[in-house]
Amino acid sequence: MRYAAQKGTKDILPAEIYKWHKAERVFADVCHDFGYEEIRIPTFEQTDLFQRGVGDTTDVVTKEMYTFNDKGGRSITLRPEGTAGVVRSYIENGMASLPSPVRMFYSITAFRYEKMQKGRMREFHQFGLEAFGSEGPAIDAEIISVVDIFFKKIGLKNIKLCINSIGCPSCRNKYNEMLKDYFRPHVSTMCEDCQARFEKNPLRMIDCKIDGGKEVVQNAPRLIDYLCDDCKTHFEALKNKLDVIGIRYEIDPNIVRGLDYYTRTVFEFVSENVGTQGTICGGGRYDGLVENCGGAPTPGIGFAMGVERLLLEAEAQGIEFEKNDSVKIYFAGMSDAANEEIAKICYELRSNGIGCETDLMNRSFKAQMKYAGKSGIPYLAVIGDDELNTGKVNIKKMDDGSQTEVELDKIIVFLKR
RNA sequence: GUGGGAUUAGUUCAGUUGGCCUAGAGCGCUGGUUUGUGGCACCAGAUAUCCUGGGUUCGAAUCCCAGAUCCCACCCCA
Repeated sequence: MRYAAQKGTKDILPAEIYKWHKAERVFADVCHDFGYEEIRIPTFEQTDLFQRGVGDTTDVVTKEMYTFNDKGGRSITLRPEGTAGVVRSYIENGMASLPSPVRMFYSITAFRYEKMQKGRMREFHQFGLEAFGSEGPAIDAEIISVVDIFFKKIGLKNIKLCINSIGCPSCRNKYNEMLKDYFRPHVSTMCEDCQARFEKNPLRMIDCKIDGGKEVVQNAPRLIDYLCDDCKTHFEALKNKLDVIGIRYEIDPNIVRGLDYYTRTVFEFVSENVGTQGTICGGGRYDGLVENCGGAPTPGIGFAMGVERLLLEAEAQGIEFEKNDSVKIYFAGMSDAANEEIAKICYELRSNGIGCETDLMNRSFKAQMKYAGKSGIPYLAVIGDDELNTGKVNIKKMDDGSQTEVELDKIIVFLKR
């Protein structure tokens, strides 16, 4: 036990990979059904992209990034999330000239240097998507329904959708001033963090877990009540669209999201089961981000889903992911001559896309049978002198024990049906 | 950054007031139960720097000190 996986990293073992495959497949399918295409972006970018994109006052950027200098002296950062990289790619590849909206999804690993907890890793996986060029609110409702349908297809139930609007820069600035005026007389009685937030980002004070229960905080003016007319209309329209489709939601005025780029719509899909890390999926609109990263003013919206949290939740809900066993048949050999025949048959089967296995360790017949039984391979065929002489073999279906006589050169046909 | 818990075989764990520990068990693994039909059962077997380094002691998995690693919670987030 000399080496161990690094803190916050984890092996995804063969025994559980099928869940990941299933989730990835379903997510891609749902995205495709909405017209999203996959994009694959690099694992690292220049540090500046994240500072500018994610926001250099956020926790993520100030203390959680994996940043290092490469041999050319450039500051490089392992992506802490996916949006910034996709935005960079959108601009760099001139995607603004594609028909709007430009819709892309991804499945990535992301890196944040954090203390570990249940459902929180230093290297973790996200499914996400981004849509550019549409101010919505139809597209806001669309991406929310992507998540909704995805959960449905996976079989997840009781995931609460919380939505909020944090307005555009202009109404948020006005609101921040108002909030400061409101909190000013009370700051001294609040927690240290809130005293810092008061100057930097008063909006976050509302979200505070320490002071959150206090009357002062609960009675604080809520941004959602002070949206400008455009933002209000936008939010009302989103709610209406969700109502029409029949997606249930809760308005949570306290959602502010941790990344600076959000504007207007923000949302979270929350569970009670995933430790305290209840947020399985979070997202929102970022109308200023493309411009902020050097592109033309372009509205955008997206979300990211934590795959580890998704799977934890699925497990908590007792959801079974189907395995597709790729190996269909096991050949037990009784002699050297039989093993040669088996080698030929296996080569033929595999060439035709039919998975098969046979003994590789010179095991006794009994041991081969034991292996066949325990491995869960659905079919079994024993080949010895009899089979070589008659050219026929009994293929046994392992789960019910039934046997079918098949000619050696018809095994493919038999297994293909 | 702040707190709490843990660390003994591949894995889950047991290990009495420090001596019977030459460290055990379940599961898993390998083989066998007359080389022609599996999962079960039975038998046999392999596998452990008892996290590391110091210390106390006639004697340490067990007590003391330091460190490492992991987990959980706060904060924040996916």
